[in-house]
Amino acid sequence: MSREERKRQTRKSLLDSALGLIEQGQHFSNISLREVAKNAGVVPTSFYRHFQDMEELGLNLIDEFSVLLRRTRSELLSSDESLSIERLLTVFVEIIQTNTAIFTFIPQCRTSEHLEIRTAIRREAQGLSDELASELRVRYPNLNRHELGQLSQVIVHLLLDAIVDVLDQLGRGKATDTVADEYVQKVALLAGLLK
Amino acid sequence: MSREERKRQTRKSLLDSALGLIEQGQHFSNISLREVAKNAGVVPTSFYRHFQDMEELGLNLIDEFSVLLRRTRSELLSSDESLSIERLLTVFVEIIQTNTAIFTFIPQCRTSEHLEIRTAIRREAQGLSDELASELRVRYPNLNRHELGQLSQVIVHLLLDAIVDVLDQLGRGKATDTVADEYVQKVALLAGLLK
DNA sequence: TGTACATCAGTGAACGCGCGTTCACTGATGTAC
DNA sequence: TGTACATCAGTGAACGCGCGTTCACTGATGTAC
Repeated sequence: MSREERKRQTRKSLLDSALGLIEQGQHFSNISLREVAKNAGVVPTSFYRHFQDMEELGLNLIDEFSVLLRRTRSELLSSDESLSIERLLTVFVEIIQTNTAIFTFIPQCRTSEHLEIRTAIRREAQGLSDELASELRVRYPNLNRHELGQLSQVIVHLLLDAIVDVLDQLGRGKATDTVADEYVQKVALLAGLLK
Repeated sequence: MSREERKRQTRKSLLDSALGLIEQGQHFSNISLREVAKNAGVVPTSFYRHFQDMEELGLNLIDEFSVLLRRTRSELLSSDESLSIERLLTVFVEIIQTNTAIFTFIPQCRTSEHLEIRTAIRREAQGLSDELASELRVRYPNLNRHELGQLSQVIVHLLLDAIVDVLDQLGRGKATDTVADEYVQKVALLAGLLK
């Protein structure tokens, strides 16, 4: 195996190790570099060959999240099935369930003590919001650009918020279907209130 | 001064010390007991006369928040001014601005690694939501109990979310008025979309 | 293809530091008589 | 009111531990000729 490839593997181990610790219930902000290295099966000093510190590792986790989002999005769009709200929310809950670690991490980022991490997650959310705004343009032709922006910001924030909720409910043993159904109801309620 | 009174003072110093550290940008989850004690002007071992550990101190901060909410609420209700959305949001932003530390802490609780803290903040939010639901009953008489519950949950989550946003914008130097105005616009937009 | 050298991911020892927690203590406040 | 004792908030020394970071190193992979 090439040196480069080995390095990529170790790097992946470190990222996965951090996610594993998060999944075990640790908050990202007090996961130590030493724990991550140990859990990844390398010596602490090896960590520095890949990341300057835990903040940089965190930024890379956000990148992984970004990739996951993009992949899911294109899978959804290329699928033959129609994109009903029900299907969208069911997929959303499923994705959260099969990626608990990263979805536990992301909401933590919003209150991270690292400015760069807060900024990165904010940028990610803004990007999503912008995409959403252009898709909402069709549905709400009477709203101007500014209003569309605000509306989609609210929706993205609700989604971010829903993550914490979904994880909590799944953690308490609720079935995926039940949780998804509950969200479908909420959206239907809001949609019913919207003109 | 009585022994009891002195004890209450030290206890207050410890709580304020933790809030001070949060205000300086530290995440609650890695503020150490020793730092809190030092910052409060007592020796680390004194901490144990008041709290079993940092988790218990955190739960007491949530209590303080709860009191603040109740006080604000009754002040608003006893005031002569009418309760327009504009006034409500302006007061909301002002309260956040004059209590930055506790309002930085509260959103952190939602992703705390301490189950009890997560539960406490969830209970707090649910309480707010219930109050809101009964007030919304008048405005939306056609919604049933369940739907009112879901609607108010969404609103409370949006408020929690707004805290992070408001603090961020105030932190970037925006004026209180500007931030409040922006929220007034958002609410007006949503209200306009609601039938 | 074979050899000599360069690169560099991962190692292991060592450091000083702040951590949570224990313990026996001190001395001011509180209580009983 | 005065005295003798109890209470207990705060002290200070001590502990073992995991932390981030440094440093010189090793040895497999990569490169030049």
